[in-house]
Amino acid sequence: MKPMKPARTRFAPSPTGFLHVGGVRTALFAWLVARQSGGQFILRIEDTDKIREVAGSIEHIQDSLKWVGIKWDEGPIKQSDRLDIYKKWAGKLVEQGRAYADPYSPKELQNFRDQAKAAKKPFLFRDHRPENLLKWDGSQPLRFKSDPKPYTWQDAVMGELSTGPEVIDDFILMKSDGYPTYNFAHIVDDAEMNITHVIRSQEFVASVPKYLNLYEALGLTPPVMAMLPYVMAPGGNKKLSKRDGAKDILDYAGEGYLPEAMLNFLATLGWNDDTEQEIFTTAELIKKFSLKEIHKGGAHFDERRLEWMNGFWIREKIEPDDLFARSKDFWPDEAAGYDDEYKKNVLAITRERLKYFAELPELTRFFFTDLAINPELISDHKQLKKLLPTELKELLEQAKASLEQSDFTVDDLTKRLNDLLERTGQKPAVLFSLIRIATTQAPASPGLAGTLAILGKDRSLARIDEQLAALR
RNA sequence: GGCCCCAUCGUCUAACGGCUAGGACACCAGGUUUUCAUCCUGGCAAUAGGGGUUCGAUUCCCCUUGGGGUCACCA
Repeated sequence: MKPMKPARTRFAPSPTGFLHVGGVRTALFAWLVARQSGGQFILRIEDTDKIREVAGSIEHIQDSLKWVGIKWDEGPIKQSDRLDIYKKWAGKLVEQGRAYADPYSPKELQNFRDQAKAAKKPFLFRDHRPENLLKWDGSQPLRFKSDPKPYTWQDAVMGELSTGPEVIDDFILMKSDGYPTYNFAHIVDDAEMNITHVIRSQEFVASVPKYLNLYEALGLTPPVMAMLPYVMAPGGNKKLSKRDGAKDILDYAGEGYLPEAMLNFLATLGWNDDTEQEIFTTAELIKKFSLKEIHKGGAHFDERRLEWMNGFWIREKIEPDDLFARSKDFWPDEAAGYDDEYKKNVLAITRERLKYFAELPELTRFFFTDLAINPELISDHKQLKKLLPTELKELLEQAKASLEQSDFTVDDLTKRLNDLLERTGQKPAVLFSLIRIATTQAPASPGLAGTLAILGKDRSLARIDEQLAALR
């Protein structure tokens, strides 16, 4: 293992709503870098746009991170609580002659933009004529006086990146409402918080030269930059977004996904460790993750793969008692009166067909409730519909007679069911289906012997009687 | 439009410049004493195109094409 300096990373969402899988993946990667180096992970809230802020999102974001198990060491730190800090830094730039009050009105600027667009040229603002460099009184937007030049820099994910001087312009540092822009605030904060790795989504690549220019003006050494490829919406080439129906990460919590599986899935969206391994525990991720191995291209979000992975975690990676503890909120209402032992048995026999806990009610309801006879299960059954009601009745009577003698252990039931097969000369597709339908009234259920054993003798025989009565 | 970035099965991905381009999801078929599922076996399916460099390119270089990002008093 190579020695690693403790990294300080941050996740800096704006409180404009919920977090979807793309946002959580960004947080995850930043968190992994901090954890694997023994450093700190900071949660910072970028709430400098009061208009777009959505009430309650800060709590919601924290709940989301907590659910997946991403714990922050510092924060949440709100930028809106730090306005005097940005003002102080802005003042320094003004003193140095590296910032000036915007000489134009919003309307005039919009005009410039429209002209640039009509001429199919990029809009750049960097007119340093003396009459433009106005004194700032704090009530106007404050612009950075840029020093356009070419840059070449190393990105931890993208590798070497470079641009010419033409991409740098005099961007706004402070808005007229007294709040800083993202472009300014994040640089001040990252410096003040001693952030070592800025890990964020790829849309910021184009702005990095401007940031580099500002770092220079501020006399700061830039942190390591790591630009993450997008998580793409399924079926398209656009990045996943709330507008395209990206779900709140907490919706997955509500559907009974496991946070470990979610993390495993997100980590392998755009990253792998150069092997064919695809199941990673969180501890393995902390150990093996590396920014260098992140792909440069976007990765599509495939919910079917998430489902498969969650099912895999449910049946292979979680201990039965732990799994049961996590299933608590998902049982059907009818299960309320049943004790934990009974439910544990039901879960044990059901887990292999469970992809997420929200499926629990439909998969297990017949273990808990009284059943209404559904004649279609027999009339629609490929094999059973060929038999006369009297034949079905005769078969069920035989089954009942044998089961009445059983102690209803799985072993004994299995043995009796096999004997019955021989004695009646029936195919399992007929005999077992009939008993299964009689005792569960469900189109699908777990293995017959195991199901009967959980149902118990009284209830199983009672259901067979009900089915017999219905076959008249 | 300028600038920047990206490109292996439908999807997630593997392949010191060197086997018939591998695995997984999904899908299809078969098997395991019923159903659904699990599990096992098999199948379908990719290096965007064109030039180089090389004994040999998925891999390195160039061009084309395609896709994406960005050009806000949003982050």
